Amino acid sequence: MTAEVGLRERKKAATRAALAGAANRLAVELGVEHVTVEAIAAAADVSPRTFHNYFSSREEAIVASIIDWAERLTDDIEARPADEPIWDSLLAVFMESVEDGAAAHARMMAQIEMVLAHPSVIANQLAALDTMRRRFAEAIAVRTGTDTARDLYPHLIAGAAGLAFKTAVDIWASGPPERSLHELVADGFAQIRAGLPQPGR
Amino acid sequence: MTAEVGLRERKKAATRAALAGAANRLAVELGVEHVTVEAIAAAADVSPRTFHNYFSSREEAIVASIIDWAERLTDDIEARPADEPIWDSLLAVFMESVEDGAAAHARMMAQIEMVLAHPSVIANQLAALDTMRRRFAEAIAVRTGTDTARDLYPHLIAGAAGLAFKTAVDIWASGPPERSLHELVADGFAQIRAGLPQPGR
DNA sequence: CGAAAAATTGCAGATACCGCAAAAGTTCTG
DNA sequence: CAGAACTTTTGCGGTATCTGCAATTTTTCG
Repeated sequence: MTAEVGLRERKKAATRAALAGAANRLAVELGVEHVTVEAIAAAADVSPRTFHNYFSSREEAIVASIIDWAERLTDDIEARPADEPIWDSLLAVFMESVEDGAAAHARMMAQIEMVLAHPSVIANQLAALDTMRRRFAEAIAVRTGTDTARDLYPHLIAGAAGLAFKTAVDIWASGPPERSLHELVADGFAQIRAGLPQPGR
Repeated sequence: MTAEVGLRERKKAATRAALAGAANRLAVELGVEHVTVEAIAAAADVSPRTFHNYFSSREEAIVASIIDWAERLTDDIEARPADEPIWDSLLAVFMESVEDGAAAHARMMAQIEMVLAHPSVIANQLAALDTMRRRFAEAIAVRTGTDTARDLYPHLIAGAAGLAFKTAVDIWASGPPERSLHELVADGFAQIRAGLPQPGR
């Protein structure tokens, strides 16, 4: 599926990944405000000018790995049996993408704190998530025989799944861990699936 | 409710509004890339340095009016009868906020095109919309007796309403206008309320 | 009025960002 | 494999962003 890549393309992808990785790592380690383009470029062994051939801002590079994650999730969705209800596919894929274990959790928390501490990074993260949503919508449209240009449906499904996931992560990260992330995600999906009925009362 | 404001606060608000208004207007008229902080400051009759006391970036100022809109919508929600089902309140408020008429539509389209033409503005718009979502969630939590720190519910409702609205606007703006914006918004809300069942087949 | 508090401004400096053209590297073709 | 064609990397130069600091002006309050 992803064959036919020459040396040139592979090198470009490697450079991009090196820059994105360095940017993210430095942002978490040193704090966003202490990361310069020069430092990122040096860590990836290219010139500062080359950095700007790949990313148009520091923040874009810092959150670029989200796009990779989106790509993987999209592939996972496409790999699911074609006759599985789309909503089941989405839940399964998101649940699988949550890593267990204290180390993984600590890494996630560090990421979240780094992002939340900087409005400009938040904005770029949301933009990356929006790109992810658009890819999801495409995959879902193919699966469900809908049209992204005409139908609300694929966008709503993709957006709602992302919303449930992000909300679960936000609550998980902000409060004391009353519930596991898996539980929260499952709960969010279930509520949306049920049409978000007004609770209690 | 918003009484007790001295001259100082009113002036600050006026300056902020003047800057945001100038930034947005210039971005639409001249194109984002031709708007400098200096020009915005001049149009609002303050120094460039003062601009940065209010906004930390050009893009933030350009999309700042979204926050005002969010504030008005939030007030509208709070003004609705307390016993109305929350979902009805949201639909009503959003529907009312869509202006009719060719001039209003043209203005909306100009805004949308300006934003879409610049990734950095998209990112900041999404951040502003996210702030709006958070305020909605607060208002909804009060209404429904839920807790934004513990419950997914208010966030999901606020997010889902925003998602339905934004998706409707995106589809309305991108294709030929097969359906009115009102129709699309109503359709989006209805689908989410129904739990996004897989269509047709 | 006069003192305290807050906002505006200019200045200086670090950094981001982008266009351009030269240099270096990769791919294609005979 | 030679060398043409194409792509990427890089340095340079210039404009604009953004921030801290200290002086100045404006507003508030006793």
